[in-house]
Amino acid sequence: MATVSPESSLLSPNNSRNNNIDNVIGELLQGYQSASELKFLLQKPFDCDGPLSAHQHLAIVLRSFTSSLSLLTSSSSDIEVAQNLVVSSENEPPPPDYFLDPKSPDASESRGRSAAPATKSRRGCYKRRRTEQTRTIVSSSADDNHAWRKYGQKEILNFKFPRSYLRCTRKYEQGCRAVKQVQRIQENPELYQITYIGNHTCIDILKTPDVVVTESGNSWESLFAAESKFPKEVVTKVHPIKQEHHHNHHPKEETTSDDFADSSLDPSLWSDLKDLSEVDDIVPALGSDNNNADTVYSCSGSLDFGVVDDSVHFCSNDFHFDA
DNA sequence: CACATTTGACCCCG
DNA sequence: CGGGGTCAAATGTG
Repeated sequence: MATVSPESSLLSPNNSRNNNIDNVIGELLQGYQSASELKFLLQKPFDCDGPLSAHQHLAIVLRSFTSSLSLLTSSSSDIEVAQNLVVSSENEPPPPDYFLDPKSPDASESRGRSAAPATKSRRGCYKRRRTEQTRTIVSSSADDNHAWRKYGQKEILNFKFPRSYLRCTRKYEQGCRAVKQVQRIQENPELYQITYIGNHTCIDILKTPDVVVTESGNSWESLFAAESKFPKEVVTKVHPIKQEHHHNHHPKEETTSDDFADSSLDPSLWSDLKDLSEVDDIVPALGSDNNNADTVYSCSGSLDFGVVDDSVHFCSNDFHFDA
């Protein structure tokens, strides 16, 4: 079955969509095989005869599913899929220059309601951050370590669920330009596709952990040691064109509509993450919606990751995982 | 009262 | 021209 050939591609060969389908099938097949191997290994824990270790299989499975999700959820195809778990925050490097803070920086957030008659004519006048670098992840929860403020929600064509727009709460205080968009995945409403745009330039009180899971064995293993602990967030893709990335926050938003009930946004998420290596109560499974979870991140632009030996390494500013 | 969210208006860009 | 992103008044919450 691996042969996905002719039949699946009823369309023209160069159709990137078909390529995506092929890729998804390939990923799923690989994941299936590894899952089978893993099952076998788990049944015989002491038997290490297979060519790959349980962790390696696990890494493959995760990557396969993550890749598949990414391919399926993103119609665009640019994505790079990463798999892993983890985290990092980032040392946000060089903040791009754009973003000349549109509104008076000091006008802290209260601007709006503050009586200011706000010239209606100014509505809609904004600067699009097309040059920003974006980073997209798929997660079962929408929180992170930063404080976000929802500034909009919109129905998107071909999407069953509305997309929520959030910006860093320190946008005006510190001119932070981080923004994120949360889109519930249709095929899997329990998952959210979160796109981060721009870096956080603010000094957030909630500190962003640098790397949560680190090396060796422990982290990863402990993470998944417990039964079905699955990473909550999976990295999905990085959009090339835009620059930057970042991470963030923590939602407090609960969209009323069916958006994401952010449920859970517990601020404690990150801290949980930090302890992941030692804690074991992680998220149940991809679909569940708990809050804790490990975050898997991808780094945009320069993210580089790969499986070397037994480890998964991220080379961005500070990622690296070892399985 | 200060902030956060909702939601329709408005503008940019493909 | 229309979809998508942002603005900002109105409204909600503690």
